[in-house]
Amino acid sequence: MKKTTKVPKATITRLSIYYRQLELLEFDGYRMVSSEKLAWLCQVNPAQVRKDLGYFGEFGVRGVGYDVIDLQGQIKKILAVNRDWNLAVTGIGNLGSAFMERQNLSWRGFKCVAAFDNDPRKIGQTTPSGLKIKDIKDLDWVVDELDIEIGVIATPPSAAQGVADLFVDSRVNAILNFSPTRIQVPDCCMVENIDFTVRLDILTYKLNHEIGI
Amino acid sequence: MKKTTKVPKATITRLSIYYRQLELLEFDGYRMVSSEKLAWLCQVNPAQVRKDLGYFGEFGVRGVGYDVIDLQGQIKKILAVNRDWNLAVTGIGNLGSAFMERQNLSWRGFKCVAAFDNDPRKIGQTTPSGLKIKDIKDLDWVVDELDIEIGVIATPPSAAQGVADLFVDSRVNAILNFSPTRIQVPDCCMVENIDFTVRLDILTYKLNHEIGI
DNA sequence: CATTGTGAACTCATTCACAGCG
DNA sequence: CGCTGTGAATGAGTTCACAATG
Repeated sequence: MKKTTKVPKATITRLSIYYRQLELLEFDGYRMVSSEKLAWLCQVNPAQVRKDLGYFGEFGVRGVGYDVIDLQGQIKKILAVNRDWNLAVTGIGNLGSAFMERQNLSWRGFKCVAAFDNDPRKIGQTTPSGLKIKDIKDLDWVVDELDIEIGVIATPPSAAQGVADLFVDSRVNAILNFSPTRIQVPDCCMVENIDFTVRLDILTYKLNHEIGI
Repeated sequence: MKKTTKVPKATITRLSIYYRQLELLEFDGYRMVSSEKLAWLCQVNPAQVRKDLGYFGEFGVRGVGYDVIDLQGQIKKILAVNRDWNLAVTGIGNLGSAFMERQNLSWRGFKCVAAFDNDPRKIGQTTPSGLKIKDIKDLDWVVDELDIEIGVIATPPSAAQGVADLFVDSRVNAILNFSPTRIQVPDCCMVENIDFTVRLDILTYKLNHEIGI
């Protein structure tokens, strides 16, 4: 592997997208793929694909292309998804439940191993996937016991910051935040926000300007 | 309003985030806010806030800052969210249902006015919000009848492209796509993808590189 | 006189163009 | 010969620094 120059954030996002397309290509029976084809599928420039991969090594064969299976493996290693990750979901409302039931996540290695809420009526109940909903107050020791490394916030906005603080105190250094509230965390903790309204706002802006930015 | 130079995509995203913080500031009783404070709340650089707003006009008062209420109004106009938008949701599984029940969306003006599925067992049923689930085959005329301008894809990945095609044929030019499959649409149609696994992959990458990119 | 608005400087990201190589 | 890998060129986006001003 080569010297790690600074990798653009967007490269990581694209690697994840490449990976998904490689899965589909494999499913369709392809053994090799060129940067041009992969780029077309992912709606980017072929040079972009090669440059993105180039940050991490030389995975292709000149004159031929990339091995579909091998490249999957390489990207899994880069993204560190060549193993399972344990997640805790907080806020077992519609969204939290929907998140836990996603087929996708589990076989990609993202295991929802704990569910939390603060509503006494929910605590103790069992989710469709067989998880007993726990009191948010127990987050600390459950995280420790079950080796949870990623926290998911699917609570109402008003509870989001509090839950984030709990995660931080429990040494969970990665948070997927579905609440529309930006949460404040120390530098050691990474946050990815998924805010539906932001994405809808982008669509309305574009619609109104009749332009695909 | 000033000459429209090219507006960065990221500016639009941030405007949406500024807007959200302005709502919170208003709720907390603030009347004015400086670019410095707003920037801190949104975790960006103060110059960034001023530059972003500068693309669209002069909304502040030198020496004082921005009027919290007025700036909300200005951003709503820019994002074209100073009116309601009708949405159609396809795929009434866990995620589709969760999406429709979000408080947030409705009072921000995003109205889910139609729900579609292809499962005969679901068609005809009523959602908690009182919508009768329609057959996906009726999408075309329902879109027309109800003035739907934004389509939401919450179907399984295998159905995503087909539904996207239906939306495009029905002249829906904006799609919010929750499926992990990249959909192909003509240029006239805007797509925003919300892919949970991509965001989780970013988190695992960062965790593994022990660095907040 | 504190804070905005903005050209200029800078940093980061993408694309080009071609050398390198199976 | 075809496609990858990559330095160099271009382009986009962010931050600086300060003039403008209510």
